[in-house]
Amino acid sequence: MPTTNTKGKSIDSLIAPANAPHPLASGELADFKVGVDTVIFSVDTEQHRLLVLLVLRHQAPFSDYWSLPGALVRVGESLEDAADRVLTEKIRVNNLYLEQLFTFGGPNRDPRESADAYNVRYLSVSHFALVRFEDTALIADGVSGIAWYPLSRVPQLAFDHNQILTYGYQRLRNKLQYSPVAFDVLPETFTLSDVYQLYTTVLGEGFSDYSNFRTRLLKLGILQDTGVKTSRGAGRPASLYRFDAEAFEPLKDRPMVFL
Amino acid sequence: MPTTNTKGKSIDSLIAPANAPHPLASGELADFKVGVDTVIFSVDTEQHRLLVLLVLRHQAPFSDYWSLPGALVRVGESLEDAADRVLTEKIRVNNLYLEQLFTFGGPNRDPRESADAYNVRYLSVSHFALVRFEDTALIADGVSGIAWYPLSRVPQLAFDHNQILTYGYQRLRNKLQYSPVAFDVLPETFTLSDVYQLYTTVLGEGFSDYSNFRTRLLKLGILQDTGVKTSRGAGRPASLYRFDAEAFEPLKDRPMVFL
DNA sequence: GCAAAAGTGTTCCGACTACACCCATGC
DNA sequence: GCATGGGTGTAGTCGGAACACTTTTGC
Repeated sequence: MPTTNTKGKSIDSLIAPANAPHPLASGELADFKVGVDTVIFSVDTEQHRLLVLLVLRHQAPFSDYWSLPGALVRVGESLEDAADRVLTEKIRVNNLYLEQLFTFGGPNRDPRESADAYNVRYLSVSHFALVRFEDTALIADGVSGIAWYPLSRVPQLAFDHNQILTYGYQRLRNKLQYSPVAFDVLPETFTLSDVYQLYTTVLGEGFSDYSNFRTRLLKLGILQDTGVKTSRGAGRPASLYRFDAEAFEPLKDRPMVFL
Repeated sequence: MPTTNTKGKSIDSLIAPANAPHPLASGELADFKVGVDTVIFSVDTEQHRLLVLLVLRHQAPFSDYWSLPGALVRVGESLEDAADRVLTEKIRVNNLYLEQLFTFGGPNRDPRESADAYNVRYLSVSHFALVRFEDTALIADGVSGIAWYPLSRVPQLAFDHNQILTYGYQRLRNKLQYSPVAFDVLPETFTLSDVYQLYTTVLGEGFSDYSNFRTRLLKLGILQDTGVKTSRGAGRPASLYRFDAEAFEPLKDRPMVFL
């Protein structure tokens, strides 16, 4: 979906694309409203589930459908501001990772386009976010439904939001493997198996052996052992570690693999 | 630039962001025109140079500055159609790879926003493309300047186009290492050193030994030896290979490294 | 003691590096 | 012949996979 390979496409097909321009108004510029839809993930390591935040729509179109949290960009507001606003309107959260995903902008992706006379188009700059589950309070305004859905039980969503969600999930998996986003969403100090739990719930069991994961993670040298031990029920107490941002700095932009 | 890490950002700073909304009209939706700006790369393996396509602007703003080829999205036109249009308006090309890059949409990134009274914002959905150099004819309409610039000699560009270009270059390097885009831009049959030349001009000398590159590339099993030999001047004739799309199919989405 | 969880070590094997070397052509 | 570029082979080394084993706790 994000890529287009037009190898061998002839010039003719490029000049007269399959979905031809609107006959009446070809050449005229389209007017847009710009929406920011955000795929907000969190990981419930207790229950070993990956969750997505969904909101229930109350207006047409797609009334009574669940959808990704979103908002339309206001005057003077940057895309990033709008994405932040979506987050803070729905949840209270201190620790998060946020990134732009993809921009969906085909005509007729939003039924409102044909409904009103002004021929305004709706474009969605989708984002994806990872937030700390334990540290997140949903803002229940009583009226609008809002809920964490396990990824496996997400229903049919409004607009093209299922597509966006699928893409966001892919991106989450990639990010987790190639960059230390996990530590943006873990507590200040954490055990190595906390990290492992997070990875397995997102990437699935068997992406790596625990002890090998351990070894590789420590070899990166981006974790500091605080020396403090924590005991959670039975079993040997675990060391608490801290993410060392300075040690990570030189590794930035460099390809790294946790898997 | 594409990512935002807001770890530790307090709720307050999220509610009242640094660049506060427009005082007069907070809460009102912004109206957008949507542009598609494309970073078009090609590789001149003869001269061992990576080239970017630039066009000279003739209207304000940024008159007489070079800029990335772009266009504003028309009524009924999808983002992808618009990107195709940008390509076909500037060059004639049969073989290319095209992908969406990033959407830049902060207020005041385009001087026109303040110039007109309607408070229309300009948003840029940037794309990047890789095209076959030998197979590409620039469309010189006599009036507008259009030229291939070696990446190292790109001047100060209009708008935030230098930023977009930088990001596009990064993406090109990544794509080359993790996916077979190179074959979208190579002739139907090619020698292994054709591939190597392409890689070294983009990634730089010394990203890999030639013979190791060879071995790894062949081990992937996605190239068919046609058996045909080609002789280019002195030296032993080289085998011509063909990209095997079917053999690649199962490797799709799987992480692969050419480097 | 035993189960549970954390942490260490070891063996095997494939992959990548850095070369040296052979092959086929033009001149 | 010899220069030029194409193509093959190999020895050393690094790192990951799999799994056995040890340590420290709760009960």
